Amino acid sequence: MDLNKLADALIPDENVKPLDYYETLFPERDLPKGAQVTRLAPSPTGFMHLGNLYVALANERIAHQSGGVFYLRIEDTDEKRKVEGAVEVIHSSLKYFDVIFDEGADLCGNYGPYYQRQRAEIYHAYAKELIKKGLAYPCFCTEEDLEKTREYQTENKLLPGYYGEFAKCRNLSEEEIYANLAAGKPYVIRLKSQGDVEVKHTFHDEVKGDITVTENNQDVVILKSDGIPTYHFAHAIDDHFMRTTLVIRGEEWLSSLPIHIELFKTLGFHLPKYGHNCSIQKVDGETRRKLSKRKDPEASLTFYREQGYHPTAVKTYMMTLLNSNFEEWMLKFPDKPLDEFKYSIGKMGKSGALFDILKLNDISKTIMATLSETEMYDFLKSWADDFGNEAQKSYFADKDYMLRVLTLCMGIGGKKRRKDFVCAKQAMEMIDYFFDSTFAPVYEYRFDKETVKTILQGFKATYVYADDMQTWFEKVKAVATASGFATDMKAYKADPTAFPGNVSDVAEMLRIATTGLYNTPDLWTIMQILGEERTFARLDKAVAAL
RNA sequence: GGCCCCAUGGUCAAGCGGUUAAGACACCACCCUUUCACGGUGGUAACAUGGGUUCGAGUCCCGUUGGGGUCACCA
Repeated sequence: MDLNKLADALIPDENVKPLDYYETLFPERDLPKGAQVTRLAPSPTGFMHLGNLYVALANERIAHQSGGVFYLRIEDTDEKRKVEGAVEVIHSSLKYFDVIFDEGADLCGNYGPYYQRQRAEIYHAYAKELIKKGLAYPCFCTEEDLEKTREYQTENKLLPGYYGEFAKCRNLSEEEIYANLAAGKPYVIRLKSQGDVEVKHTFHDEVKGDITVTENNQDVVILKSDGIPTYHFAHAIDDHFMRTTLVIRGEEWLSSLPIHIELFKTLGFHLPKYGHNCSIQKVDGETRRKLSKRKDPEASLTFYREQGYHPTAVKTYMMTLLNSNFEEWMLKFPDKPLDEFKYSIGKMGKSGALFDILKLNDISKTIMATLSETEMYDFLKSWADDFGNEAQKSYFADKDYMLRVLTLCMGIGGKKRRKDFVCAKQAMEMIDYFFDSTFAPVYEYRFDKETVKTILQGFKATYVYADDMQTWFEKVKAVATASGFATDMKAYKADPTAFPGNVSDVAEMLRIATTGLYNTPDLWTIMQILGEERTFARLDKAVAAL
């Protein structure tokens, strides 16, 4: 059989150049010794998974820490899953988390194009080469054909797939091939696998350590019937020509590693290093599973933006899962930027971590507590601009007022910063009582109405806006005493039954009356911020509601 | 089901042949405190299981069990 002729018949791409051309076009990168070239290679589905950020962070850190390159490649070989504007989503999502690419799709770079669909010519050149060498062949099997053999294999407990005796098109005669071609039958190009599943090798995975890989014996599809490569083929070609040195990817790829190893070998390419990291999991009923795009809102990166999680918080949490010694480092050097941490691929966990939003929240609170009031103002405002309702947007009309609110709620100026704010959404809800437009209290006192009324009215009669905190509190105590409440905590603790309550209960009533809440920062300051008029109005409103 | 990966408290995890088995989150108690928080102190809680190897095993080996991943013209 004339394989050169066959190759031309099968892949009539006029743009194909001799193989040397590509090797010179994409030369070895000139980088310092030890520098790693890594990448993120998402599909443009319009959905960015937490796992995308997770793996991006690992690749980014390793590349930049080693003086290498981190680039973005778009794996758009699946027409069905492609979504308009998806690349924009990829960029904006990662930009929010400050993950920076050195080159790649929609950026500069000498190793492009970075969209796989635009690289057809290269794939075709190499597919042709394999056909010419007799290492790839056309397959005319229909979906039904494949389904049938799969059924047979399953019934007979055989390894499923297209291989060996089941690879019907492997040994098609020249006449049969050209007859099929003439009949216009659609075809794919398959690799003629030289592997043997009985043969196993030890492979060094950068995160898992030494693992066992079985040789591939599947005649995998390398070019689909539309001439577009499958992931496997594109991966081998692209990571070779983009000169990737290290591939950190999810462990769901581990099982196709044998295919990739064979492909690199068959193409004559040097295999990059691989590290397969575990996916983030979640408890679902009795068992755990991968965070699911469909079932778990927190699987989506947009979730964190909508909730207004600070990007550093999410990144920090990802880092604690990514590198086991990161948290300790962070606790030791709370003021150092993330980038100063020495990321180590060897410290990546071998087993999948459960996503723990409580832990994220804790980290979030700590990060939020490092912001200044103006930084917080800007952060909340930008969240509100994108996701807030009209009322929340209006909070920013009076900047000075908002800054006073934030200063109080963040505990700035106090001995220790407060850690009430978890994310922008929650923070905005937490401060809504400062704004009459959203102030809709549900008064729930732990004392009977008469008692509350007496106390509120008693306080109102003595409250003077200009009082300092000490004077103010003396008045609270006086009101408490008038109703028989204890002001001496020691006396109260000694015999709680001797009093209807203590001064903290009185403070609670006043707090509920002015804010509608049990938990708020210092009440005196709240009243100072609200202003005299509004404070009285709130007390009146509370009394009227009794 | 075949193949591969994994296995220390509820969660993330340190440990890499000899430790009273760290630390963080969560939880509980107490302290601080006019309130709410923050903070501080202490506490509950773990080496899946059975065999080996060894003077000695969470650590090495094998089996079992459990969990996860994967078996496409999807990535």
